[in-house]
Amino acid sequence: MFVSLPVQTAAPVAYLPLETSQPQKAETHLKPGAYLFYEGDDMEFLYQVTSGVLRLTRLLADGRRQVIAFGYPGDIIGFSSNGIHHTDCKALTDVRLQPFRRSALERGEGDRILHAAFLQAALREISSMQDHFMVLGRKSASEKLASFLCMLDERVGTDLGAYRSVTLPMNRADIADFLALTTETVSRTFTQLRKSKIIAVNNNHTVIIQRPTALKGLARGDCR
Amino acid sequence: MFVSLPVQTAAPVAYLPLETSQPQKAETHLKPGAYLFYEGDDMEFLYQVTSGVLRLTRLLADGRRQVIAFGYPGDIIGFSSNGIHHTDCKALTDVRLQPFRRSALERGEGDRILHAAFLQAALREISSMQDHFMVLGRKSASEKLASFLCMLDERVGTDLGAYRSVTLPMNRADIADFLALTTETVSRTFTQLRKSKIIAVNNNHTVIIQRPTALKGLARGDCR
DNA sequence: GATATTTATTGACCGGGATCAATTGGCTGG
DNA sequence: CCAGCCAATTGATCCCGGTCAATAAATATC
Repeated sequence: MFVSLPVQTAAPVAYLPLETSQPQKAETHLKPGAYLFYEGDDMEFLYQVTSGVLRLTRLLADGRRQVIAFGYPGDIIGFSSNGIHHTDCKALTDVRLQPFRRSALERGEGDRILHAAFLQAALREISSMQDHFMVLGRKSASEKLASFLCMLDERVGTDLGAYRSVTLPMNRADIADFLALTTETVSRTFTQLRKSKIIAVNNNHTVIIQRPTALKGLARGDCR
Repeated sequence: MFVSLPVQTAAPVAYLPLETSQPQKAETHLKPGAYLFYEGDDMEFLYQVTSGVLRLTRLLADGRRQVIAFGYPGDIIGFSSNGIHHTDCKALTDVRLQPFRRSALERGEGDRILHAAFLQAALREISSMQDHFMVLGRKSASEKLASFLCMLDERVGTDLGAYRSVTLPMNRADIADFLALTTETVSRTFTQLRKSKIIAVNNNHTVIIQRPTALKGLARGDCR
C-alpha cells in the first residue's frame, strides 16, 4: 500500500491562460482589500487569476472562520455547482483576473476546449483539497505550517543560492484560518522553525527556507 | 455578509445515472471489504456508484489516516488530475459501479454530454469538500458528529414518523478518521447525543434522529 | 518624525480531545 | 450455550494547542 505524497511533486502549475476560441471579456482588476464576491452572491462569472493573490473564506454564525483556499495565478476561482458563491473572495494584493461567463460551464453551450480546461482545473482543485484534508485533519501545528510553506514554495518560491525564498501576501490570521490554528500558534510555530534554523523570517511577509529538505520531511510527517 | 449553510439544503442528490450516448462498459461488482483501487495505482477508469457505499482514504507514513470521502449512489469516484489515484478505495458494503474510461475526461475525446456531467459532478464534489473544510477545521467534536449525521440524513436518511433513521455502513474508526477525531471521542460523543435525547442508537449501524432540528442547530454551530 | 493603530510575538494558564488501559457488548463458529 | 474475537464503550490521565493578557514590532496617519 502506498503512502501520501503531495500531489504536485513535479510540475509547479505556473500561470497558463486557458485556451479558448470564444470572445473574451475584458480583464478585471482588484485593489488589495477589495472583494470579488461574497458568500450567497449569484455566480455570474468564474475567473482565472492572471496575477496577484486572492483569499477565499467561509464563516460560521459565531464568527469562526475557515480559509478555503488562496487563489494564485493560473487558478480558477468561483467554481460553484448551484450558481451561488459559497465563499467570500477578497484580494490580498493587486489582482488581475480573466472572467468567464458561468454559461461556459453549462453543457452544450460554450467552447469545448475551454470546457475541458475547466474540468482539468476542477480535478486539480479536488486533488489539492484532498491533500489539505490530511493537513487539516491529521497533522500537528508544525507539520501544518511546514506543509503550507512547502506548498507555497512549490507554487511561487524563488531560488536564493542554496536557500529558497517565499513571499506571504497573507497575514498570520489568514494562515491560521487556513491551517485551522490560532494566530498565536502560527506565531509560536514560526518562532520554533526559526530557532531550529529551518527557516528565517526577513520581514513578516518573506520567509527564507534554509533547510528545504528538513521542511519537506516535517511537512510529510516523517518525524513526529 | 452571509454565513455558511450546508450546501445541500434542498435537493438530496439521489442516484441518477449519467447521460451518455457512448457504449458503456459492463457494471462492476464489489464485495464488502474489497478494494477498487489503491493510492498510486494508474487511473484507468472512473466510476459512478450505482448502489452500496465506498470509503476513500489516505495514509501518512506513520499510519495516520484520513478518510477523504464516503462514496454513495450517484457519486463519481476516482477523479484524478494526473492519471494516478491518490486514495485507497474500499467497498464497505456490496457495491455496484458503472465504469467510465479515463479518456472520457480528456478534451476532444468522448461524449460531450458525459463530459458536462463529469464537470457538474466535480463541481458538486468541490462544494461538499468546502463544507467539510469547515467541519474539519473549525467545529468541535459534537458539531462534527452532528454535521456528519445531518449530511448522511440528507443523502440517505429515511422517514420514521416524526423521527429520521440513518444507516451507518462504516465503523467508528472510519467516522473518526473522516471527522479527524479518535474512535474514543466518536464513541463518547455518540453517548452524549444519546443522553441528551437528540439521537438514539438501535444497533451500532443504525441511528434514529429524535430531534432533527436540534441536531441541525448543533451541526451549524448555532450554540457552542 | 511623532503618534496612533493594527499586527505579531511572547507568556501564563486552561481545557477539549488524545492517549493508554480496562471492560463491555455483539458476532461467529463450534 | 459458550469460547474467542473484534468493535465499541468507559475511565483515568496527559498534552497540544486554545484562551486571555501583556508587550513589541510594523504600518498607517498626520
